[in-house]
Amino acid sequence: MSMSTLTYNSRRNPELTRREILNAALEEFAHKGLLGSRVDVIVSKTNTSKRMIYYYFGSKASLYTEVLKESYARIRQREIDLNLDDLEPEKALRTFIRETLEHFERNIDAVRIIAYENLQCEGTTIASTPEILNLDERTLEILEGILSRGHASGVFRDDDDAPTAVDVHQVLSALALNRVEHRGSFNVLFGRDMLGPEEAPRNRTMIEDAVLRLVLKNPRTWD
Amino acid sequence: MSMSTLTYNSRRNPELTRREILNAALEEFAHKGLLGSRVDVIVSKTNTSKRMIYYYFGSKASLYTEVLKESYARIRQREIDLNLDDLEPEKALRTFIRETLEHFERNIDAVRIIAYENLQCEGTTIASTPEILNLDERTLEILEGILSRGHASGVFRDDDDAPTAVDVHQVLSALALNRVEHRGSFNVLFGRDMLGPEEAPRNRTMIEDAVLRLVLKNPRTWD
Amino acid sequence: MSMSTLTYNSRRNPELTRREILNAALEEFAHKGLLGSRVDVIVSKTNTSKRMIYYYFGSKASLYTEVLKESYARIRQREIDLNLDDLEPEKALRTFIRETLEHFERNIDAVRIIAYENLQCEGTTIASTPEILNLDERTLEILEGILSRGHASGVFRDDDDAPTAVDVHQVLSALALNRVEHRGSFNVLFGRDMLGPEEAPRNRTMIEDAVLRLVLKNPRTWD
Amino acid sequence: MSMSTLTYNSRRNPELTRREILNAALEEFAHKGLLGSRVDVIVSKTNTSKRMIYYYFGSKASLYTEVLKESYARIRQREIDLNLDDLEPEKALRTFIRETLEHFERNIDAVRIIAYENLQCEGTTIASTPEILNLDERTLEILEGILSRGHASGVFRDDDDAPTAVDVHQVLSALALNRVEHRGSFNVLFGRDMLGPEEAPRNRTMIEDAVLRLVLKNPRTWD
DNA sequence: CATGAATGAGGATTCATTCAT
DNA sequence: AATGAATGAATCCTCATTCAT
Repeated sequence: MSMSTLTYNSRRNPELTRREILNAALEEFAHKGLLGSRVDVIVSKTNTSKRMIYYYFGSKASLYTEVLKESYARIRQREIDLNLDDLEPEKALRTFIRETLEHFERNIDAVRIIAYENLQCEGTTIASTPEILNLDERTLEILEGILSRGHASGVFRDDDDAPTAVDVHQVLSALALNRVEHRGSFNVLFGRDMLGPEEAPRNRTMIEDAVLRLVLKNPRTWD
Repeated sequence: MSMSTLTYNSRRNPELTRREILNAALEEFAHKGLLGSRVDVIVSKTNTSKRMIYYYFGSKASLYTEVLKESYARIRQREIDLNLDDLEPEKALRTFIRETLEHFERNIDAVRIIAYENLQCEGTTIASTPEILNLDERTLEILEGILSRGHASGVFRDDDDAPTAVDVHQVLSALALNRVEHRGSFNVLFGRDMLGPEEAPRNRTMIEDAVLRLVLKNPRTWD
Repeated sequence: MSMSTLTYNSRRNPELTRREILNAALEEFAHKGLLGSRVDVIVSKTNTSKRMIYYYFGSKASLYTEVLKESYARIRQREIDLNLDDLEPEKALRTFIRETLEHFERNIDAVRIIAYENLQCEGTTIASTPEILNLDERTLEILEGILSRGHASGVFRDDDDAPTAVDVHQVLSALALNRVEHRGSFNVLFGRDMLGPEEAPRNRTMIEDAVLRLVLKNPRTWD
Repeated sequence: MSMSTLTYNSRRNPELTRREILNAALEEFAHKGLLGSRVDVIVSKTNTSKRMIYYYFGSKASLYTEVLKESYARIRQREIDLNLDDLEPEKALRTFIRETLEHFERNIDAVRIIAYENLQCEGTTIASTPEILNLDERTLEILEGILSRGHASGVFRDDDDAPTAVDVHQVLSALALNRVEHRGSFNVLFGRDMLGPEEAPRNRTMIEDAVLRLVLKNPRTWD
């Protein structure tokens, strides 16, 4: 039959089938977590059959690991093209922060997966997945580069309590992740949708400010 | 027989039975979330029977709501006795921050429940539980009090971009929650256990610093 | 405490408590049958506690038997006051039929209980409840009386196939019970509510007619 | 191994598996009703597992609906091949009645299911199942055909109170259903097993007689 | 006479996964 | 490369009933 209406995926395109499953799985895992997700629900968001998940990924857990791997990679593989070295340190850090915030906003499901991984698996999947373990190194390198240039030029703090690259990463991550993770309750309790179009711009600036003032030797206050 | 070996809870102390279930449920929900938690696991942490959960709480979901209610109350009902009014604004804010961080460290399970509630239920349980809705008001009042005193004495920023009480709350919450929520992956990836005894003190100071510098008009840098 | 607000039935009136439970049980058993009924539902229709059901009746099954007993008695104890002997046979039979139909309409729950008893218990509860076993004798006596007077006066059939009292009872019972038992589907499928105020009068007449014509030697057709 | 001892249904014949479940379910639902039936009992009458019921039918309620659908269809799809048009009206009606009675005797479980549906669900399942709703039309058409031919030939009543097709259907249904529904108590109380081999023939004739005499203009009494 | 607390057996349903083709 | 059929072990929840006071 050449023009039959196909129920399932008889297109015999393995890469496409894999992709379709991964996308559906990302959505489901991002919203329910590993334990709360249902293989049947993932399948139903797909043009394939349940059997295909086991055919391509072996188990729900392996599919989860694959999704986590992709999500982590997506979250981290971004600053590469920023060319921050061309900018003066403060401007570079501002760009980095802003790019991070916007990147997280664009990849909410990836952020949620990572949050779930921490809560539900306490990071064990990350720990046992080599592909993930070195993804953050690049991020730290970038931050370290900016910070050392800032120290050299005298604009960034160099006192004993001055924040390290890991400190800045912790603070920025916390602020960027939190907007996604606690969006719901913050909206319900304070009427502030941190990612909504009206509030996001000011919110980004506020966070940019917070991180910068932590790092800057003499934070200016325009008034 | 007066000293028989009792299976289950024959103590006929409803309040104690309820309490025991709630504690076990907090632990389970905090680690697995509503969807990932198993009623049987909760029971096994208890000296009661599964039937008692339904006798006292009606359903897994209602038990969850009850636990969430208690957790939220515990998280918020803390600053009341701080008597911050007696301190100068900067000192008051420092105390508030430090107390928040330590309070969250002491109530990790409550923090996790709230994180789960956001991820898995997107805050809907909070939204539909009136007892929770006004718990944050007190927190905001305290912050507003400190900020306005700081404005009056001229130590806190009053420029156009100066952070509001909600801003400070967002930043502090993000930093305090994140240490609990992403403890696992941060430890795995950067070798920093943000809550561990060696690193926690410096970590608290760094966060205290970050929030203060956001608010202070002229953050000093001791060097 | 002399004027406390009482939740449960502290009125200490055993007969009233029993009555209340029996009424609630009749309603529940009549709609769900023995197997489908829930003790909790019965209690909730009551001002007593679940414990009282066991206090007064011992078990769900015993309560059911009690309700069945009362229902059967109510269904059968009606024609006693009809004084049909004063009427000519045809009139007497018409009166008896009409009274039966209306009595069943007034005691729908009792009819339903008996229908359930047949379907679910296949009459075994009836068989093992001596109080019920002789309730129908009086009914048959009445019918036999009417029939023999009709034979004597020559208006009722006396051919070989002429219906016996049990035959008439079977036909009348079938028609009277059916209106209650299959009211729902008949209404859905034919738009006829056999017990509704618009259709019931004509329906009763039709049934009266059917039974009479079975018995009468020369059924008149008015035209 | 080709002749292994198989637990459960490894025959991989979905239609057969479905059929087996439906038959077992008919038996259980017919005797206990929807509420009183147990999925485990249905399974135990089967060579499949409980899981298969949910695989094929989704829920106990859906299985019930399916069984009800089949039962209703079986009860109604019978008179089609009677070829009653070739018979004179009285003979046609007698044939129809007799066939109905015998058909119900052959399908006791289907009759019981319908009785239960009325008592327990008050016809709501029927009302919400389109496949059932028009099944009775054919029956009414047949009855209407017989009646109008009887009117034309002058043998059937045409007075103002003459029974309509729906009336005849109500009376016949009541009498045919009642023999199944109240078989138990009638046997216990009057020693008459309406469906038993000794009494059924005379009982059928009596009912045939009752319906005919309702319709006939001049019911003969042979004596 | 009355009752809140407690219980184990059973009830429907869902889950991730494997089988046979 | 792909699939419909089948499965056992959970999983949440309900039921009639008894205990201890």
